[in-house]
Amino acid sequence: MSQIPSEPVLDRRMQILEAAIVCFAKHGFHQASMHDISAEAGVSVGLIYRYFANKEAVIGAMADRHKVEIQDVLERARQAPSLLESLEILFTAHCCEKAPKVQSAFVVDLYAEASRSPQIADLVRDVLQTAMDGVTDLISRSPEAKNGATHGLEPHELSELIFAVARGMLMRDVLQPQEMTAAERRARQLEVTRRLWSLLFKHEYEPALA
Amino acid sequence: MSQIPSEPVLDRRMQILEAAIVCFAKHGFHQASMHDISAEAGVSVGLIYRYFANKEAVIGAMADRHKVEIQDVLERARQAPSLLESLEILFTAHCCEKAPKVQSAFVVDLYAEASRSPQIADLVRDVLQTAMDGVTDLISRSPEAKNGATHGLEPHELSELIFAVARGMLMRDVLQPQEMTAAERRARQLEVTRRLWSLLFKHEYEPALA
DNA sequence: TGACAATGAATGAACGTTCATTCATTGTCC
DNA sequence: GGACAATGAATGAACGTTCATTCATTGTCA
Repeated sequence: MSQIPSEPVLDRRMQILEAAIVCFAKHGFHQASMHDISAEAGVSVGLIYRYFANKEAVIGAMADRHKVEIQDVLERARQAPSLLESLEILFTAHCCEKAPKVQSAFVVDLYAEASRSPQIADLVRDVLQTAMDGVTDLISRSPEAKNGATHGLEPHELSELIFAVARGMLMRDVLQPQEMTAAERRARQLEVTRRLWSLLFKHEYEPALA
Repeated sequence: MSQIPSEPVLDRRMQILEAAIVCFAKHGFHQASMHDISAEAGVSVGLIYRYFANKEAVIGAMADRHKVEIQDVLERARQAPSLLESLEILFTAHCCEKAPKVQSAFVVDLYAEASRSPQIADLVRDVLQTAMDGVTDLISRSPEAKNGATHGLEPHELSELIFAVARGMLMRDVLQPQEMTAAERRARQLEVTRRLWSLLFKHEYEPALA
């Protein structure tokens, strides 16, 4: 009675997916058992099979969710007032969650899975392409690019570099000790973001201080 | 008589490890069974346990091997005649193998594993730090850095960016379709490497062509 | 009462690991 | 050299366990 679920079915699915990402990040896709997920979600094992055909379908649903989240981040980045702030949103999206490192571990796992499953690879490639197109567009429209301060590199080439750095930092993130808070991770990410940004766009306006 | 194995024991270990990396890259650490590895190596399951205490020890040995390989790559990079060539070696080390993508898939899996196992995380962190120190040193000694063409960034900051891009490109590599050859992967890597290099070091000597 | 949500014990396949056994190679003695 | 003993690398069936999946049963509303 305290909860008034407008879409009970969707709520249950969400509840299970929420538990799944925790278990997947903690143990990995294939070491996380369906019992782990059911325990984390506070439901029975059998119930998971009412909402998902099998374990693979849970992984697939998680990948879809990832797609939606990335598109959401991209939309927020698009609405930022400056290119630097857009990049900051893109680079720190994964470290403002309640559970630090969960997001990073999940994405690294997703890429690991993509290396074996063409289906997952297709999905991740698709997500990546959409996001990169978005950033390419963002760069094209930015004053920095219009002023020609881009070393003769095309927007899509800059975008490729930006995403390489973002992925690389995400990978770096999973090496950080558990004790590190989301705020500390975020600070570290921002440092690198700004360094990259000044390298890509800023040097002609503001020469080195030293 | 045709074969004169100086160290038969080491050969057996190598043979098993060689099979293990193939299986691990193909199925992942935890989906690759000991039976898979024994079949790939052409030996019995039991024999693996003569050379390794358990499956975790096989994974550990693979991680150690990775450490040696990285140090080897770093040594080759150190001996390159220019900084650009050093970077090219670092960025393409993983795509000159017989089996394309095997190396990349393994490393992504290693990071995924590191996100859960503090032991593996320690080892990867250690490897990474050693390699980054090497590149930092390489940059410090390079004429590019001495000429102050580094945007006011410290060598270690440049090194951090370089390794972020390298990891990011490695992650990108596992998304490539199986059909892509090692040579094609290599070409793609080199493209990005040169783009990054010109961004980091070259702009003051050679302005954009356009 | 009927329809559907939810449970969790049961199932069987697959896994890591063990170990009794085999057998080519090596060492030893006459 | 030839007969025999000793070795230990290599085998693979078997064991206990874990896991994804199923389904008979129970709970819950309208």
